[in-house]
Amino acid sequence: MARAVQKRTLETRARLVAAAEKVISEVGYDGLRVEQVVQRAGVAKGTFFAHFPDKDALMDLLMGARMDAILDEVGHRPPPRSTAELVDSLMPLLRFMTCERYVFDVILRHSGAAARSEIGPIAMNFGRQIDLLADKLTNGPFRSDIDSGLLAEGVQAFAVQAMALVFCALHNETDLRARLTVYLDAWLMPPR
Amino acid sequence: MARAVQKRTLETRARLVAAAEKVISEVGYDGLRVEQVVQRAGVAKGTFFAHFPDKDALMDLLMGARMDAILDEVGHRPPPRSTAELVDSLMPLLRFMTCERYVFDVILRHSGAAARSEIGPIAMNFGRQIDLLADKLTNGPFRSDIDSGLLAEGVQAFAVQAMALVFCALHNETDLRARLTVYLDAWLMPPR
DNA sequence: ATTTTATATTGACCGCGGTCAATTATTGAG
DNA sequence: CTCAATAATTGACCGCGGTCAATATAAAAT
Repeated sequence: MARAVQKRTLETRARLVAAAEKVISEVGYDGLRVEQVVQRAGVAKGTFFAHFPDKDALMDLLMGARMDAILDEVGHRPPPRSTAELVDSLMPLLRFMTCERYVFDVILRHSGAAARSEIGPIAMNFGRQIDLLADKLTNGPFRSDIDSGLLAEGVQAFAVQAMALVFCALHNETDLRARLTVYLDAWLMPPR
Repeated sequence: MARAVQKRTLETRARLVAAAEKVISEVGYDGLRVEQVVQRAGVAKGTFFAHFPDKDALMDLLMGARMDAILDEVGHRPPPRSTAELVDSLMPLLRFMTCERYVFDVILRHSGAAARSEIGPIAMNFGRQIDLLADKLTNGPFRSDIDSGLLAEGVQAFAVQAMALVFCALHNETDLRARLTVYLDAWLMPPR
């Protein structure tokens, strides 16, 4: 029979996560080195990989947590009454997802809307986004010929498309907002 | 004044590309190792990086070439008269883009590349896709309230969304086709 | 032909993610 | 408490992408 998790294990893991967050606050996600994390946490390199299958898994955890926090806050707002309001409510999330090129890459890779069989924190968050969006989009001023789940998936697809353009040198956040608005107007409010 | 490119340079580059294609045909894109490519090409490792900024650049080149070839063939067909036909004509491209998870990752990473000056083959191909799609979608049986360029961008966004789901363990190609059809019906033919 | 300059190639070396056999700590059973 | 079983930790080591000062080769200048 399986033994209980040792207290030590939880402490080590917590120290690793704390150290990682500290490192990220100093050098960004892209600048994080596992070597430096374990040094700060006061453990050996192997210990890191006993707690996380790979570096990506740590990133998944940390980014997923950030995204969940943002979603929690956004979730409380009243349903949007226009695509502009919808885009506004999405912006905090999109801003984080595009804060670094590396962040966007990792998120895409783990979105499950992008490419993983096992469901991690980021994939879970993408699922939450769909649920939340679907909820907010029902009974709004938007098209009602298709179900709100499909509507939500479309919003996500267009959001990804719009974010990808942020990393084309010439675009900035204003473009992101404007472009997404154009997409969502066409997607959510076709002429009836 | 700039000197002409040496014949030797072109030969070396050609040998590297040929070797890479051979390796890929044996072990797939994901299995390619630079070490093995240079060994086959009969050059030193450093030579590879004198010809390509990094491994990704080689992948960009090879995958972009494949995608261009596929697009060339698909481009000749008559314009689709339904979303089903449109999806059919997209399938060869989507099939290649999802042939390996690694391939899809690389393509996503390069699809909206960095600076205009350093736009690569894959990014170019994504541009071609938009142009070709926009062309085929004009004067078709699809919605005409928005311009065909926007229409095409939406198709691309939904195609990416649909492809991403291929890598969630439970989905297969049938799902890709079916899912994309649902998306594009909603996008291209909203009830008027 | 010889020197000078630009370009191509080389391979030892580095950084960093990830592995694993050996070691140490924890726990439950007698 | 002792001891065997299990779990956690360690750090030397590996694979592989990428760098760079040294070297070799080609092309232009004399």
